[in-house]
Amino acid sequence: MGTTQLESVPEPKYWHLKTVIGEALDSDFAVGEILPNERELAARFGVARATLRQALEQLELEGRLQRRRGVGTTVAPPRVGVDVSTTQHTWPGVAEETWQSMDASSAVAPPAVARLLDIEPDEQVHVVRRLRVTQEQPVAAELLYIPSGSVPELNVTDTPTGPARARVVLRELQRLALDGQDRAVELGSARADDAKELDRLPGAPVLVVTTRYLSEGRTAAVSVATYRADTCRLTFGDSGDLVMAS
Amino acid sequence: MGTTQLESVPEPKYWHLKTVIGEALDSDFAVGEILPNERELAARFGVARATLRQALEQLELEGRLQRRRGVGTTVAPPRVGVDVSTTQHTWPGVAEETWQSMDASSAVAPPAVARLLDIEPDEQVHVVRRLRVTQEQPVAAELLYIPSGSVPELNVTDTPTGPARARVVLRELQRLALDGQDRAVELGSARADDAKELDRLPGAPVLVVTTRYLSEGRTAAVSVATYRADTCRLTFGDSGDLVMAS
DNA sequence: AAGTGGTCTAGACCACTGC
DNA sequence: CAGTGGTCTAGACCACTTA
Repeated sequence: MGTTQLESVPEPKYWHLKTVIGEALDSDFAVGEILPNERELAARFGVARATLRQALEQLELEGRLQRRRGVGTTVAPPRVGVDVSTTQHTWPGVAEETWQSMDASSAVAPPAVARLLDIEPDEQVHVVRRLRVTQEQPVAAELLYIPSGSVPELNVTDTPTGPARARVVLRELQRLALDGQDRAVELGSARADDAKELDRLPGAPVLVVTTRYLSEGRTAAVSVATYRADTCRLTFGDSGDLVMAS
Repeated sequence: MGTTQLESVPEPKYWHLKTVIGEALDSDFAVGEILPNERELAARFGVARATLRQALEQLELEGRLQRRRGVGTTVAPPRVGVDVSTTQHTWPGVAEETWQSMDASSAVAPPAVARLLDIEPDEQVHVVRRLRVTQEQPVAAELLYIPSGSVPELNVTDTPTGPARARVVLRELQRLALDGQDRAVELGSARADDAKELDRLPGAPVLVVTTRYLSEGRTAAVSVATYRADTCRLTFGDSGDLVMAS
């Protein structure tokens, strides 16, 4: 006949497609394998390419696929569990190999960050840029905002640039007593610069982790870390081996 | 002239649009205000509706807009901070008004959940369905999986249905000693049933929080809670007043 | 240079909401 | 019923990677 059973419930085509392809991924494909290109897949399923792309987009959002321009669409490995637990009560940069210091500079903090730090919107702060690398892959880009009030003795005029300067700022911060920290997670889209470092296109979905470092009753520093939402699962506590699938 | 300065860097139109509209939201619109409809906006900016929609999609993803079919596009209020901290070491359902029990049933757990519970893939478990309501709005739908081994004395044959039955199961669970819990957050898309309860369309982006409840060295229960990613900011610790914007 | 995914268009129809 | 956002099409061109 030709038409199947989906007249009664007009489930969107892309939703149905997503299910079909998802099942095919489980049974017929291995991690890292390359799928047929979009034009061929669309033809094979008898839909427009835009519709096929809507299905692929969802699968990529769920971490099942990975698409790279000029290369192709591949089956993604399971998401990596990234520990962001707050139990380790230390300042950033203390004996950590997970984060890689990039550089440090001075700039005015974004309004939302200035509010968290309880400083004037136009006040200059130190900004340390770091990159989190797990299993050779960049998973997060961080901006750490430190008001000069938190590191009064820091003199940046005679310090070098690049990673060395970042380490100087972090070392100065570590002289403070850390009373506690706060964390919040929300969905965002990657800014152009973050996207570049994470090897994604601008606007890619990211998990934004905002951390407030508290010292002597004040917010001594604020970190805004953007994690690749497609490849990361953020874990809290000792659940590093937690594995989920939708 | 006529053409502007964007020849060198061919920034996508929808990206530029998103910025322009985002700025307009800050300056010219109040929370809850209705935007012009998509066809008019597209005409006003001189782009196809699909392109305009790509920009709106991103803004919705970032929690700046809310779109409802048949109604229109409105300016969204700031995201609500939802506490998901693990510090409150209690079983679910203990003196909580934030969660609303819906019902309970028996079913086989999804493979990933069965793995977490360390049970056979085809083993029946109790499934409690709950809804988290904040400020009169549903923000999360939860499925709580409890293997019969965790509640050996529970006899469900003589219990009622609906919310009453859910409470019976929860009460039985609370008799166990809770040793600790684990949490993980990742991006997902809403299943059809969750979407319905969260007043969203299927496939809407959600933050999936997976919690493992530990008792006597075993995983006594697993909760999979899907939070609306557009309206929620998950907070850990005492950071309920944390406010961020991109 | 060939092949991939990313962007964009101009149109059509559908599903839902509210009057 | 009119008006909204949601889905879908068929096509074009662009940006990027690889060989």
